[in-house]
Amino acid sequence: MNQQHFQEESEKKMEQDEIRKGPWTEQEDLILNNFVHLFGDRRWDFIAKVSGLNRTGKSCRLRWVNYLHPGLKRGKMTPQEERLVLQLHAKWGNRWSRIARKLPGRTDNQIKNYWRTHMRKQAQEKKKAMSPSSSSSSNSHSSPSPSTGKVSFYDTGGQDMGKSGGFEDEKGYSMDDIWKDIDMSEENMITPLSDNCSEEVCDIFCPPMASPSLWKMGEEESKMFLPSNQSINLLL
DNA sequence: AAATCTAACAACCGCCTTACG
DNA sequence: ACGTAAGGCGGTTGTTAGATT
Repeated sequence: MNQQHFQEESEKKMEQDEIRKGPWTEQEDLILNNFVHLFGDRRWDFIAKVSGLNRTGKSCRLRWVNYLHPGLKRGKMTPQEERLVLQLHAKWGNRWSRIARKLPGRTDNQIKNYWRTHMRKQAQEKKKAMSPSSSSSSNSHSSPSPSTGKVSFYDTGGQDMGKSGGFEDEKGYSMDDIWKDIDMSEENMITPLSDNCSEEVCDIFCPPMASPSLWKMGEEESKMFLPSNQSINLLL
């Protein structure tokens, strides 16, 4: 079995079938898992083709990174993780992947989702607290999206904003303001990281299993999670 | 018990970056 | 140096399960 063979086979298939979208089935997961272990987690387009999954490389990568990766933690964030997210977000803004590297086993997607729901909650509570009849703060706690007029809870603070924004609504109640408030209200609970908190300092929060840069597992370690030979054989 | 709301999670899209020929 | 393809990232939307009314 060589790569060329796989490719030829799959190209034949691809001509027949359309690219699949939507939720992954167990079967697909199994197949993807096996092909990733065969070819590594880099060549996603290739894996997408040879696996016959009729998914895009991007889709395969996302599924692997966010769901199938053996090192993933699932379930609720621990208080420590929550605190770390808050602190790192205050420092870096919406740099989810960067933040995720400091939370072993958590993906950028998980953190993003966590942030979204929890900030929404925060904002709602804040709104209530601010006054039920306040009109002066009507465009309150975040920037309305220009296109939809909806409030985006993503448009947040952080001092190191990248391409994705970092802009503040000139007149609105920016996320920086929210963060100031949150910081103030939680000051007693959280020991804030200093502004020049280095990555090394942040690593303090990371359990030993985390590598300094990534939580990604080493080859040996990941073997522990390899699917059984049986399932690989099923595919080949 | 049914309807509605909310939180959490999964997945896609579009843009940007990077590697490679 | 340039163009292109693939990978990576952030934003957004859809789905579902559990809680509440």
